[in-house]
Amino acid sequence: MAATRLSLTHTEENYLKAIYKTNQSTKEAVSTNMIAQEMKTSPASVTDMMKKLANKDLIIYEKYRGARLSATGSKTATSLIRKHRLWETFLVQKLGFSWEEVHEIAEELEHINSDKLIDKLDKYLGHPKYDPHGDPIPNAEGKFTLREQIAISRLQPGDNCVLVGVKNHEADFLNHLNNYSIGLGTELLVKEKSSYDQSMKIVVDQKEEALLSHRVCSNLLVRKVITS
Amino acid sequence: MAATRLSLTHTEENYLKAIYKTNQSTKEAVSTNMIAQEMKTSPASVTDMMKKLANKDLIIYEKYRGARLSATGSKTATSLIRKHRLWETFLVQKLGFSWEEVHEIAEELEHINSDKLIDKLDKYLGHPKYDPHGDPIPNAEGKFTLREQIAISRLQPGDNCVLVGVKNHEADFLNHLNNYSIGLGTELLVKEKSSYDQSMKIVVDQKEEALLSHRVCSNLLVRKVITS
DNA sequence: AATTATTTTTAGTCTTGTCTAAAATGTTTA
DNA sequence: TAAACATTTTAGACAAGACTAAAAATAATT
Repeated sequence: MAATRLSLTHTEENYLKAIYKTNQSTKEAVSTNMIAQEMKTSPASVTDMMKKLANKDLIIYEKYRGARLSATGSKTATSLIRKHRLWETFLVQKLGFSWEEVHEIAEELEHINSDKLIDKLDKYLGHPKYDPHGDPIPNAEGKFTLREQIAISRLQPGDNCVLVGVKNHEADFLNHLNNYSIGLGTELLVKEKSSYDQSMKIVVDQKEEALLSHRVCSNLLVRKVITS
Repeated sequence: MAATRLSLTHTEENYLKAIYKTNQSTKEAVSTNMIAQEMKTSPASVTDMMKKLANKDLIIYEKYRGARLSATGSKTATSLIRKHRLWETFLVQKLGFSWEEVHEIAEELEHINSDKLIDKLDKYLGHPKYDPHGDPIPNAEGKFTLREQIAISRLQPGDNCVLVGVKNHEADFLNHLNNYSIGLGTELLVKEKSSYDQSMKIVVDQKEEALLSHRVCSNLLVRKVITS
């Protein structure tokens, strides 16, 4: 039987995304409080919505036990991620936006409802594998390959690496990186690491030095480079 | 004092568009019933919304007298038209959609809220003057030039013309034109006009003949060509 | 195991946008 | 100009999505 495409409200879609984002590593049930935090709303509102999503078979939900995405819910969430990342890529590559400006706009664009549109956009962009923040873009079937990556905060002095992604997509954070001329592909050499507050002294592209807090470093995803 | 950008719901925006579309020729107040018809909703719902829009100073509304757009309302409506037509142009010119597919998608895209986005899109498309249906695209200030045009239904046998626009944007209608190989720029020669039902026999691009009903002809906007 | 503390749910209310049925106003026509 | 007809508004209700305050369930501590 063909899956009749049920149309969801923006809010419902955003809840599915929130669950997806919160449990993508663990795959365990996500607590009401976690979702409330992610959605910047009250736990009571979350409970209300969980009932609705469970009724539509988008999540598996048990009272007091939290929620997991069903197969359909998971598919929907992945499709949203795909749309979000393709639109971000479009905004940067075709319209000339910079990486700190696109997240908010893509939050709106990802709810546009047309499979044909997104497939044509994908083709137009040349089937990109990563978005402007280094996140992998799921293909039409929802599959994407994870890259070998690690937060720079876990490296040691002497380690050399290249920035391949950022965990935080907020404009504030990305502008902070812009100030240090740090972007995707930038070479980063760990020079010192404070044992007191975990902050790091880092050489950027073999030129300037930057002193970055632990908070910042834990959001910088890098690929280690073995300098022989 | 700078106008604080108030954010409207999709529904509110659609009502403004409906009023704009209905009275753009006459500029007189639009009746509750007209709006209800345009919005495919009940007159009672329209009355409710008219009160809200009047409270926000987007329309001038008098009980039993109908509604007109205020300066702000008019600006908002024009901006929506601009967005709609730019997105349609993008979908056709860049993504390869055909003209009967784009209206519905643009109905969603027009509500994306970013002036910067739309200005960049406009630039990316080369500041187009007309959309894929031949409708003029307002510039950032909301100005656009009206073209000299007339419905082909008002021409007489022997008259020659070029299709420059269509009044109806529905997929059904446009597909009907596709069947006759009629598109923007197509040359149309009026051969016969029935005095009984106003249907017309028309030569398309100096090749095939088409018999078009009055209903169809009144939606074909043309520029007359004087064949000397 | 009993008592706190935390988390989650329920209950009740609000706003937005919609509806139907009934009342009020406006317009036509005889 | 009064009756008949058409249009518009009011009244009352509902569903979606949110909130606050209070109750219930789970988890943590002693």
